[in-house]
Amino acid sequence: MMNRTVAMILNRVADLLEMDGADFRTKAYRRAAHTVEFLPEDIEFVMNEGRLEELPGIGKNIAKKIQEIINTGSLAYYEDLKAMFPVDFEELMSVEGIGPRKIKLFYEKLGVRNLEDLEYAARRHKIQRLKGMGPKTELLILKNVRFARRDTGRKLLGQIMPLGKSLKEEIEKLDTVSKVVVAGSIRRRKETVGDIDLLVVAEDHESVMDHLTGLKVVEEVIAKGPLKSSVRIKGDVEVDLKVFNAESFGAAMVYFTGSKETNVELRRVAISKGLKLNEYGVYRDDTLIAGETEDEVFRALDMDTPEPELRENRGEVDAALRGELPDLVDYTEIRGDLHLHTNWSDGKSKIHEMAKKAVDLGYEYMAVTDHFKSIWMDNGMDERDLEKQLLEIESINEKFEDSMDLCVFSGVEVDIDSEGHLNIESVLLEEIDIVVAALHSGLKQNKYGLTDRIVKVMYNEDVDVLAHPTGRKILEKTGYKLDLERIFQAALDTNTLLEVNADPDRLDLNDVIIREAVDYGCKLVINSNSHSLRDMKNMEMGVATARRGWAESKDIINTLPLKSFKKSLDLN
DNA sequence: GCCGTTTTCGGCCCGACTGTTTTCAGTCG
Repeated sequence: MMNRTVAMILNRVADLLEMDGADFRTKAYRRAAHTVEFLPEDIEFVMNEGRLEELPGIGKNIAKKIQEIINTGSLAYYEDLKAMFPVDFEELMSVEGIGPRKIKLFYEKLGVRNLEDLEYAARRHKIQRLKGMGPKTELLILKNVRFARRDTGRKLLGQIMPLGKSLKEEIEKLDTVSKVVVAGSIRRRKETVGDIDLLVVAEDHESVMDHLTGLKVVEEVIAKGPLKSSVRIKGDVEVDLKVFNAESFGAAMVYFTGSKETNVELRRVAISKGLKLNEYGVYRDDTLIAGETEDEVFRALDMDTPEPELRENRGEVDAALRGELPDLVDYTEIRGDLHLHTNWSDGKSKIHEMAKKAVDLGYEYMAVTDHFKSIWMDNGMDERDLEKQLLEIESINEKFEDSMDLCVFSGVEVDIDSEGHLNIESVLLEEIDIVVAALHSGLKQNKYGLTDRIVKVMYNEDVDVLAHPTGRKILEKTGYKLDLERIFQAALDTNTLLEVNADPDRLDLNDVIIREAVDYGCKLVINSNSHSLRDMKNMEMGVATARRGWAESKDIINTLPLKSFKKSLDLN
């Protein structure tokens, strides 16, 4: 699929146009890039069917440019712009406080092309001599160039969410504060998070700001005003806090939950209805008509309230206007976990400990799926271990049959070998309830080879689950290239479940692919892939990801009660 | 450059904070 390349080039064009201050053309290219990036179908296919101009934000001009990119792999217009401003735009933009206009100024007046040039210019005090710049800007640049080098970019949701929670509790301690909410990408449960957004209702604004900037974890105060403050806390995480009155809080939640793209869309909707939307409320002729709750705000716009996880401007605004939002799978609907590692392989806990935790989490069933031995897994089980483990599971089921209300299924996680076979004797699998297959080695094959292996193993009738299907590690590796459509089709043909792995490092499948899979009609299973008791609560991250992929409970097999679950997998 | 249930032309999301100004531009979210 060329989608990513096309979106990337359109975005770069927007970057370069932005330096020229071409405001509206920039926005047009950004919008088109966003459309292509999250298009659920192949852009080349859309082009061949002559439907490019039907896509939102794509008109005659950009359609032509997309054709050129697909046909030639590049875009002359982009190359011309690059020649005009030969700067490392992305690198320079990563310096906080530096935007397109300053990049242009520094390039034209000082020949700055990258971070190194910028730092040199600042050190030699060349910046402060430019019109509109001063010594403070120069100091800011020197400081923030260092931060840009330290790569203080986005961090894992699983890492930041607890921080947000503890800050919320810290602010709540103040008497003057009546409400605190963590908004932003954390509330949308985006897999990576750039900062923490706190929204506060309080009578005395000043004391809230003083409290925040005085917290022990705060390393630097970036900005401090009566309504809004920003600080950097330990671990290079930026925290923004804004104070609102109660009658505006719902509008503030909408606004600061975002995403930015969704906000733009919502304001368009407001304008089309003769209204104005900002973070303080919905206005008709400067009169506040809604703002206290989110529902009230969306109602004033004559639309349903999209769940925060949907707010990425991927069609949810339209769906909400038509009253056709999906009925997302709920966090409380998960009844089992089918991917758990115990101390029989590389896990830390015993089976009965994990079983107890499963009961605590309200599950009706779980599957023990330790690794089977393989080249890369030293402490995987062998045949004899597997037999012994089966006996242990049996005795746990007997022992807890009445008291625990939990069914422990036997299982195993097996490697897919280089030929697309399972790395285990098939006779062993006959006694096992849940077989989880996964790629762990031989990953250097091309897209077709890897897809062949996976599809072949899906046709093995012992296999129930394809685990972490794309093998990605967030912020580390992108995962292997696969022909997803073939995998979806194989999943349909063979009733193989595609896993949504809830490990915060993986979240694999991701939200975008989940949506494609669900549209295709595939069934999913959300698994924690736990290696310890603590990991088991990661299930929440998997559910969040499924929700971001528009999945409903009917798409998720482990929302089924035990009886129907067993039936759907042909288990006794 | 795109778009239309007021429009095929004239709009295009909006406000807070900072630094450099003396009324505003740039950046951020």
